[in-house]
Amino acid sequence: MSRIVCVMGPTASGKTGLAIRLAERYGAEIVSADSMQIYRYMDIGTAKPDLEERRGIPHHMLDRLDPSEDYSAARYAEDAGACVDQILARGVLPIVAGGTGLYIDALLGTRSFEEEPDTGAIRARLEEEAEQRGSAALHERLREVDPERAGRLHPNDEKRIIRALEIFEATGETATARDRRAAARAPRYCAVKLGLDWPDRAALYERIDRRVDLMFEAGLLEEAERIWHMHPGRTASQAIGYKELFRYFEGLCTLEEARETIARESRRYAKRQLTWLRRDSEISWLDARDGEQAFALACNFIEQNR
RNA sequence: GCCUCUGUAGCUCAGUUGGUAGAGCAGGGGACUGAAAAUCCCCGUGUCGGUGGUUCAAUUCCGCCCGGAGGCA
Repeated sequence: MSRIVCVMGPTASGKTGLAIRLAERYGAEIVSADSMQIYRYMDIGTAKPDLEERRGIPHHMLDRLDPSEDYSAARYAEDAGACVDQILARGVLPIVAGGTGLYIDALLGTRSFEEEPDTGAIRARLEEEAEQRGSAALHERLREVDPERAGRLHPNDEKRIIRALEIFEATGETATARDRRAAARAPRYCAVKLGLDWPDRAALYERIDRRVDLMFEAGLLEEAERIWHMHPGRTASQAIGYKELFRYFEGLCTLEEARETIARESRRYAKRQLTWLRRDSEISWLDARDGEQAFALACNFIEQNR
């Protein structure tokens, strides 16, 4: 099975820099695994590396969509998989780097993203039903068709309840059965997973806060205003750093409030990312505070697994 | 110097007609299979400023002291 490298970690942990250094060292190319850097024009707020930072390393899966277009983990698995296969076919090492854990799992084939009929209409209907009768009512219905999945979902977890019902209505198969079948399949690639850890949480948060300040200095406000006029879709309009400023543009909060919310939401996002990554026992952790040591250790892990 | 108000969880504050206290925010933990920078769940012991006194019992009442805010001189 083809070997690839993944660089993961919370936001502002230094993934981008490490991935670029590794790419230079191994003549690799980078495949971004970031649900927001995939959007054109959203540069400052997504901390997308500019051409200078990329140092001539080819980057894939950046700037592929307009903000008005929606996207999904399933589409990512397909598109990024095509990139990875094409890089491998040229005999080059792909380095997948990014903070969207679900996208990486989807790409690696550790979760099921097989073909399925379009569920848009079913979802819209279920969403309206949830609006009118509440998610608990849908939860009850899920309990009848897929009690195992219902037992694992909280009655308030509307999105997942709707998704589970949607799968059943569209395919006749329960989400539980579907996942079980997927879990039995072999992964698509053999990945060396590197995780950047920041043992001192307060220090990571200070880094995040500082980065938010730098984003504003670099023109985040103006960038967000341009995006706002592009009528961002469901996916792009939930990006931290933009959605808060959209509220400001609509007169729902002050600029200072928006700025504080951006910093806070970024901190919470980093925490959630760590929660996601911690349960993946295949990750080799590197202490991000010492960049040189992290780089050296990363090289060791990669060479051991060649 | 005098008068008034104030000092309770990291922050802002509520409260106990005396039986050692609780909200919001911040923060922490968890979940996560086609929206994932999304979404959902769980978590609040802190010398109730200090010290004496009254009391079976004081964070709560009283005295003094130390912070802070305002007013009068």
